[in-house]
Amino acid sequence: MPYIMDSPFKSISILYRKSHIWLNSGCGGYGLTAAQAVVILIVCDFEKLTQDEITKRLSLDKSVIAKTVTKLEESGYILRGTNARDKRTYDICPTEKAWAVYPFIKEQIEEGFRRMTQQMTDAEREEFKRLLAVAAAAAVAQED
Amino acid sequence: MPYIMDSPFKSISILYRKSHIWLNSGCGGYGLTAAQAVVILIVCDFEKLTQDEITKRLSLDKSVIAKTVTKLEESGYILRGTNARDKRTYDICPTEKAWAVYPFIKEQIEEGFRRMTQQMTDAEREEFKRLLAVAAAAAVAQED
DNA sequence: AGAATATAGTGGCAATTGCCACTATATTAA
DNA sequence: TTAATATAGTGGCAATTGCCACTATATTCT
Repeated sequence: MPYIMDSPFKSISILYRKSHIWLNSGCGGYGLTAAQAVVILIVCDFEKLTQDEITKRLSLDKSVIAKTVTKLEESGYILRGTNARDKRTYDICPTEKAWAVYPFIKEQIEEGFRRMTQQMTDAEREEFKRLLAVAAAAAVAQED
Repeated sequence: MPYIMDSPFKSISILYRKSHIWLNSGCGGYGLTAAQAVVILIVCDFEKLTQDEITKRLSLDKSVIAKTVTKLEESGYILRGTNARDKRTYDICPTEKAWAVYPFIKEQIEEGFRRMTQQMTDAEREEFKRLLAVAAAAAVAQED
């Protein structure tokens, strides 16, 4: 039976779910899920940010980030410090444990992109990356 | 704050979640969720198929399709007929109620794609669609 | 034919996500 | 300054999804 990718909507769904399955199994050895890995990634990228900044950068609901951050603090990957200037916020910082897995997570994500683009030329791969970024920016800019 | 789409993984996540949010709110008036709408779409596209065929075409776990199909039967969008040649399977067919929403669902999905590609030229939009299909096919072909 | 294996579908559980209502703190307006 | 409004974060609920174990039926092998 042919797997017809007749609609971009279906293609996007498949790419999302597959890349998460790969990241989940890749990070399983560290007791991390894909969602947790992504938060570790961004916290290490910026070294210090608030939950709200993570929310905006990943374009996820703030309650989702609150739950993930709580788990990551419990498992020792991040620290929540209180922000002196604004008592409503936390400063989220990576721990040594987070820095230790950071390169591995980056590599896992790269590997997933290589998998899905293995049929493409280098030029196509770059164009794909660019168009994904353009589309995602347009999606975020929508007022829903 | 800039919304940096620095990684294709993040872009794909955002596009998946946004397109589902749009489809959910678009189909809400019919009491349908995005996941249900997608199954109605494929059932109408093929007019008659088994759950397993839906599973393979959407590249979802078979238990997910079983749950969605059960709900759609309860709400009167599809019929499950027994297959004479294979007692393990059902023949899934759309009802009139499904045909009635079919054009609307297709339009909602088109609209979502227009939203995310509104900054693109027609040529870029076509190329984006093609590269998404290539990537999704490669993802499905992986043995995980 | 009978045994081993493969396939279609179900049900339970956990993780992710979105939405909503809520609290607490900041900021703005009067 | 005080009142109105905005923002950061939490907790509950429902829907989606993936994985696993399971049953029932088909198919293949000997």
